[in-house]
Amino acid sequence: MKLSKSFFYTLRENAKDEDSVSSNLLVRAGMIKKSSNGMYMIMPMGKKVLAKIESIVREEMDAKDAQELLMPALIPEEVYIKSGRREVFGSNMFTMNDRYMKRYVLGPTHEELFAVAASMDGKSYKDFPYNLYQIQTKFRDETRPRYGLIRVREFIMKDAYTFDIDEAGLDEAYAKMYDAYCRIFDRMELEYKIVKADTGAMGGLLSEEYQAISGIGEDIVVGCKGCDFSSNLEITEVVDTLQDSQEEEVEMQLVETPNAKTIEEVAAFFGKEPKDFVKTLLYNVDGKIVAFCIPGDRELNETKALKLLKANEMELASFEDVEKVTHARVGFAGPVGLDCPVYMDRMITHMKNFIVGANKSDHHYVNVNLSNFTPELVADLCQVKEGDICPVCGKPLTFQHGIEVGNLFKLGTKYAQSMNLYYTDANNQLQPVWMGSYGIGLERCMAAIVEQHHDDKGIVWPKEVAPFILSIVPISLKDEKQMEVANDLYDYCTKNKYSVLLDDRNERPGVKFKDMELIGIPYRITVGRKAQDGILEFSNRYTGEKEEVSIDSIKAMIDELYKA
RNA sequence: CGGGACGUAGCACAGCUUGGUAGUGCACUUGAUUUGGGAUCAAGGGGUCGCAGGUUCGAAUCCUGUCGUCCCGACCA
Repeated sequence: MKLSKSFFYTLRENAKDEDSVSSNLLVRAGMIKKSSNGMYMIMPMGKKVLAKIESIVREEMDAKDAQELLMPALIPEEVYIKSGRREVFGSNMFTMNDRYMKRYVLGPTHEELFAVAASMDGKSYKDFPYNLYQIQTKFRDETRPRYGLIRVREFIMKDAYTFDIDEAGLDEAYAKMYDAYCRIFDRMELEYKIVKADTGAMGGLLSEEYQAISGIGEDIVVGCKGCDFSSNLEITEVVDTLQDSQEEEVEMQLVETPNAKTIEEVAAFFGKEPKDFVKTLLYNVDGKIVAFCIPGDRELNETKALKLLKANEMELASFEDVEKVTHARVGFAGPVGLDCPVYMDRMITHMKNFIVGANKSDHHYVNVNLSNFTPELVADLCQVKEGDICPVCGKPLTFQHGIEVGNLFKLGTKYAQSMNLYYTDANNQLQPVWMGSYGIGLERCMAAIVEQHHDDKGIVWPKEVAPFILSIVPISLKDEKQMEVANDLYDYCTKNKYSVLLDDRNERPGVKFKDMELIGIPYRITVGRKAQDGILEFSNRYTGEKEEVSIDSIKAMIDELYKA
């Protein structure tokens, strides 16, 4: 591509409304442009990168015998009602009416439609297995789009779905996708971890996520110092290491605690530590008010709570609801005499004589014991903390932030049953199909790569995703020799179908160098004043090294660049 | 959805307190001098100051409403 004939621009300053390294660099490099909150235009230079990412994905999917197809993004709402996911997605789904007031949604993910596509009469067990995928736009009405391409409301996803006759088949299909994903993210040169995760809105038997390690990642990847355990924070089990308290149980007492509402304030009042308390958190779970009791030095894990209650949504209860069940001002909730179900963390079973809110303004109970109240259920409800012990080997856990760039789901027969996807087995009996689903967010990969591959000069694209592998920069357009050499090299590359950028703009050298560095082209050949003596300069964006190379040997060198 | 801030040229901003008809830097156009690390000089072009209403002789400026954007929180596949 010749820059003088291209739509190309770069910006010298960061954008005011971008909040991450990757979005600022991508905007400044002229690769993306914000069109609205959580929506981006992918500009030509960015489209080049996206196309490279897409082709990596296609190659690895095709290598596993997956077949590409294309689904509509506009889907009748009834499809999601049928699977039961209309409610699950709730307001995260964009919806609209057509002119006849029929309801539609913009697809947030396509399990249902793929199941519909795959279901037809006359499917025999002999027709399985198969794997279908698409690269297509998804829509999710996120509450808070953030970090440029990392959390957006419209994005391109590669979503694949496997269809098998039994669990063993699904396991095999899943393993193939696992392998394909490793190859895909390796080729993008992402540093990532594979973690066990919540199956969330997908449902199903198992979920694993590919988390690109990055400080701005919105997920916490839990790892272990001693073994290869890895898990998303949201599902990581808290290993219960508390010893049974040896204290004598003392009778419960009501104590006035004026102006002490937070755990810290109450702890200071009693001269105790947060761990001597039991916190009672009131939540609105699918419209019902319930209480969760956890040790005072812990946080509630909402994913675990939702799973325990088999619920879709939960939020902290409103002030009015709190007052209704506690008959007190906010800040004095406790499990004793509370007008709603109480779910208790199992670590509390080891505690004795703890302190709780008294459900009376400005009062707490001290010396509370399990005999003083009756929880509905006792379970693991807490968030793990860094340094907690590993459920597998007992060594301390470590935390890293991760960007979820891909995920795998073993769905089982859930969608087959709701969407009527059956096959005929060898005994002429109808059986549900076992499905798996597998997603990769392509723009999110692009952003994650930039988060991991940049320096103070700009983006440093890994070779396989760079918009161009090589740039050719003639210093002076007026110098005939320089232009002749530059054009000759450019023609050589295009003839060989090498991805190459010729910066033939009439700009000063510094401008061209800065731009090539900002947009992250891995290699550069500078054609300068020594060209007439047969000498060019070759620079490497990865190492920052520059070397002088003779014109005679440059083509062999270029061939070498494109070989791997 | 709650709290906060901000909308002025393609980008980043000043001007607003104390109303008088819009400015700076980058980018852009033309010319000249430059040409190995974001050049210099000169001359230019581009804005119904987010939108609507109100106050006023007069509104970018004050008031009300509205839309949008960002931050923190909530939420999140």
